[in-house]
Amino acid sequence: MSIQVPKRRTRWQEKREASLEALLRSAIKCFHDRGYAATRVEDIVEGAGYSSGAFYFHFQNKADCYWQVLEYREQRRADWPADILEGLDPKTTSIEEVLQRVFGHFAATDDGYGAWVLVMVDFFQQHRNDKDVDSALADRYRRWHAGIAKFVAGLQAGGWIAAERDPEVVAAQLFAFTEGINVHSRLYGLDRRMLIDGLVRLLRD
Amino acid sequence: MSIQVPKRRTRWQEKREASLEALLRSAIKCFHDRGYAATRVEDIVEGAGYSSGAFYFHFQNKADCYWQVLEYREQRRADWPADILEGLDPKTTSIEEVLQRVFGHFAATDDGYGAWVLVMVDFFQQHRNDKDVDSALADRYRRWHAGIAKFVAGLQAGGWIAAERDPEVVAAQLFAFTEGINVHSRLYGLDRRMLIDGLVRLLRD
Amino acid sequence: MSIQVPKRRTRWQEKREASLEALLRSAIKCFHDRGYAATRVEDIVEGAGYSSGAFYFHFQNKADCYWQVLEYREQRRADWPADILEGLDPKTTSIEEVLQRVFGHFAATDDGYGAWVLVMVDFFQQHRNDKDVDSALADRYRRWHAGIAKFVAGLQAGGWIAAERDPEVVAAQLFAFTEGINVHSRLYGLDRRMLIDGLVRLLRD
Amino acid sequence: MSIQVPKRRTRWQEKREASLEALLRSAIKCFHDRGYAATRVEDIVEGAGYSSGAFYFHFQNKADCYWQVLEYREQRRADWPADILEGLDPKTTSIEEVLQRVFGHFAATDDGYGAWVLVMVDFFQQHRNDKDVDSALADRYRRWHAGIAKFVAGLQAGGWIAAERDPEVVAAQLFAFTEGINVHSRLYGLDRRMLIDGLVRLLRD
DNA sequence: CATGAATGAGCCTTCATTCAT
DNA sequence: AATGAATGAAGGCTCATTCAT
Repeated sequence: MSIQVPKRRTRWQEKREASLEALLRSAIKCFHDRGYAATRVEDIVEGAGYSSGAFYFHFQNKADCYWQVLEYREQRRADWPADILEGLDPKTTSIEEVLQRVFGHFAATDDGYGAWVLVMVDFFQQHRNDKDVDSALADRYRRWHAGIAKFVAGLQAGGWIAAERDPEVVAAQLFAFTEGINVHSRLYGLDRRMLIDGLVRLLRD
Repeated sequence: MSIQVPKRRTRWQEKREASLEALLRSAIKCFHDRGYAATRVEDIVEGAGYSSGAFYFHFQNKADCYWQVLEYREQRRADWPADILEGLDPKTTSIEEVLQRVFGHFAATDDGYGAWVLVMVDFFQQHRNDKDVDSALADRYRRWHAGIAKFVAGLQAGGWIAAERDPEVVAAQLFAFTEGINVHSRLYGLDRRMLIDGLVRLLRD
Repeated sequence: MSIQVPKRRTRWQEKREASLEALLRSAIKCFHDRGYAATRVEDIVEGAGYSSGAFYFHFQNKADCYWQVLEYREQRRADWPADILEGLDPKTTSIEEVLQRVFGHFAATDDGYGAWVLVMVDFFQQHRNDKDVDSALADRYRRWHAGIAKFVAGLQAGGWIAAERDPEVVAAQLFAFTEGINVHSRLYGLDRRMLIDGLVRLLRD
Repeated sequence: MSIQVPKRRTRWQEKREASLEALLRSAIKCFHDRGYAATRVEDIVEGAGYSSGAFYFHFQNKADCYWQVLEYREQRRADWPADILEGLDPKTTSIEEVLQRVFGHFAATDDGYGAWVLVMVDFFQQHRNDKDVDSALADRYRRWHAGIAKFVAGLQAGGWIAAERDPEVVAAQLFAFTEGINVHSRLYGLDRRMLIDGLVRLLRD
């Protein structure tokens, strides 16, 4: 009997987590394909094979779903700055190749749902005036930015680039440039091939 | 009577143009302050002191209003690449100063409504699937990009930067970086002071 | 021309007031027939021959509609304490007859929608916790109570009853007793004929 | 084995009765605090420490729960008209004191959840049109009314009041007045101190 | 006897758009 | 050229109820 309880708990938990993940995956797809505002709760649950009630069992509301989506996406990235630079050497791997690996890693963990920045903008536009949203977004940015800064520091430590510049500033510039390219490639069909070239220029001393 | 008609026409035209401009200005302000989706037609007409009927006299619908807003904004910029570089010399004016002038010009013609890219994204997200929108947006981009490329070519001709790189590619990078900084400064409160520095790096040979 | 403007204004005003009154009347009927909570906005507009948008043109929300209904009902009662006692004399008109007149007046101004207290309770239950509602309801009560107190004072001045008791206390008792009878007659089918008798007892010295 | 079954039955019964009572108590508290309509099944089970499945084990639906609540409340009152008047004498105990005892008894058996009439109204409003509800409510009223009538008859027999009036009519008036005061005290914050005074007036010959 | 994930109908509200004037 | 009342489709969210375990 004392074993039954945890078993049952686990079953419920498994079911719950499975449906939550299905909803999160569907939400990511919908948000990516149509944007935040244009995605209806109905779209998300249909994509996951559930009914709208299930959505509100797992999420407080649409915005809460969005925050959980952000969390879920980040968990999948793990500690990418360390993972990517591990075992690499400037003598055998050019900085361009390193950057390619980074975007390859992101593409893999994102299931091909790139240019998430559009969804971020969409979400932001829907929640202007909301102080909590502002600070929560700033928090998210800090984490992302910290990852990039760690990567830049890694490049400096590894000898790819000079160690003079502040990694934090460089990281902010890399991040902004990448997102700018993403936005323009999605909105206007800009060719993304100039991305790596620009990043290298921003990294040079 | 035959004289009266043109007079009247003219008066009507004046009135018409005045109300159109009032609506456009109000629309720009609203779109900037709340985003495209969150701006109600009601907001725009209230801000201009008209009623919703006036809106649909001047615009077919909300999207049409947006396109006219884009047109109106560009007219005010005139031929900025020529205007700005005119009479300047690399010996007396650094490239940083030139770039400052550019953004100063934009700030003036935009009435302080910067970071328009957010509105562009918002509008884009609302009109996914619409083929016409996609090509129309690409057209807009081409014009903006052409202006920047002309500016880059001017910098090369003036001797600020080497003439080796393709102005079109450089322009695309400058544009993307600027918009990336804009997005991050609005969404996450990023300090915009690293903008000029990054642009200079992207311009260097 | 200067005459045209007011004319037009008046036309709009008339239309607006007509539709507002139609909605209010329909709302009163619906609230009375089904209670506040069970009345859907849809029911109200259907009863008035409009669409749901019209409802939200005239009212901020369902609760606002309710407050306007209360206001509308009161306006129709006018200054009943004065109107009813005017020209009456205890020698020719018994106190029972006076009370009958009062309820006759209410029945007429209410279009037969008596026992409104049920709707008040229903509305109250839906808005527990809302401080504004509490004080607004207390305000309403004060007005109703003041009318009854004025009536009681009139009965004292006219000589129907002794002038010793505080009209305010008597009024509160009359009011409560009447509403109690109303509740019981609606909920449990209580015979209302014991109403007048009880009121007379509460009025006696 | 044949002995085990009854044992088990009894344990189950005990458990069953315990959870039923917990749910009923929680329901009473919720209904009192928020009204019938605004109380969610979820609220009731949470207050009792169970989950929604338990609710539907004990009750067919929310309305059934309400009827069981009414039953439960009445069982606790027992034969109050007899209990209260037992051993009292008009010479030593004024009628006001007797009434105070009555309300004291009710307050004790109701755990302080007075003004139940609001919940009754709320429930009634949700079940208009339902013939069964109407007759069931009338049945309830008859029982309550019978108790009060018995009390009035007791007052007459004990010599507190004259025996001329029909106890049933007096009871209906007392009941209605009390509930009217309850409604007004809850909805509008009416001072309840005029309750006893009014009841005495309604009891006088 | 009880759990709790999931259902799905229903309701309030918003807002781009229309049209008689 | 402009008014403003009215439309109606659509979407977010709630909650009584079910059912496999």
